[in-house]
Amino acid sequence: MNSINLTSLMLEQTYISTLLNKKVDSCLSAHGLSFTEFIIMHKLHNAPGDALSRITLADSIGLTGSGVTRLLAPMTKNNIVLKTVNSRDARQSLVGLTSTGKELYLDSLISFEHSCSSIFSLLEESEVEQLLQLLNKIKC
Amino acid sequence: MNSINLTSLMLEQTYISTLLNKKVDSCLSAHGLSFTEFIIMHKLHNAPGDALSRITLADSIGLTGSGVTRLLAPMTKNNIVLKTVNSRDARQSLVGLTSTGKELYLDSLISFEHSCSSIFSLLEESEVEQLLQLLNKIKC
DNA sequence: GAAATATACTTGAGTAATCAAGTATATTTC
DNA sequence: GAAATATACTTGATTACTCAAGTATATTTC
Repeated sequence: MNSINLTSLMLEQTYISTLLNKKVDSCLSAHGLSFTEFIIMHKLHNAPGDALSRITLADSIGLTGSGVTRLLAPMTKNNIVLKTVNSRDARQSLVGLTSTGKELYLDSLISFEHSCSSIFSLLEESEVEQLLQLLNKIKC
Repeated sequence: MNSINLTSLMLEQTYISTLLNKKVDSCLSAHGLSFTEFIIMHKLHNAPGDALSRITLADSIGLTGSGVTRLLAPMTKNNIVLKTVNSRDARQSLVGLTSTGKELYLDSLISFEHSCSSIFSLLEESEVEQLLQLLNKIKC
């Protein structure tokens, strides 16, 4: 397989990702949120049982446990997220959205979706599907 | 257009990118390089005239000028990169690879290409092309 | 040609993450 | 059931950036 193409693909992917991150970050800052905070809220909102352990959360967003701890600290203080103890395992603390958090998430989701629409506006519906499928073939 | 798909696409893209960055970073750390340093070397190696200004470099890799200044400081100290003054504009300082830098780049490129091969090993050549084209349709 | 503006870069302060080491609880093993 | 190991989380130190403000040089405008 052609190495030059693979190198280009990797560099292009990285470059695009850097720019997208900045774009989305600036869109969400209107709600006082970072992109990572938004992703956390998204995962919690869509979690079965409306709560996740820190480790599960960390893995599902590609962060370390310590990163999650630090992210959740201010979110807890701002009453966006709620920590509850797992009665079966005192080591685990489960995290869920508060009602304030849920509201904030739904608000910011609207901005986020607008931003996505603009970012992907040149892609047909079928191309979006295609892109998703190709991305899923990447071995991370 | 289906908002849920676009949201998924954005989140998936971000997630993959996070993991890829870590993977490539750990591959390059064997050469004492960060991914960003590697990208800088790559851009300098492929630059017409073998040199770029800091701003051009910054733009081409999606970083701020200040980020580039900080990255280049240790690379200059380690004799990987060389700063030369632009005789037409004393504000600009051009940067280029030293011969040590060139050697280091070519060495690390081999590891990088191996890593890319493994990461994209499930993709056919035609799919690599397709993915590149789709990525280029994203509005950053 | 002096004053205003623009460009290229650097620097101090802050942020978002990492890793390694630490604490607390659970589980396994003998 | 005590000792060893594993798991979930936190914390101090570090890294790789960002932004805003500063410096030095160039260009424009009158």
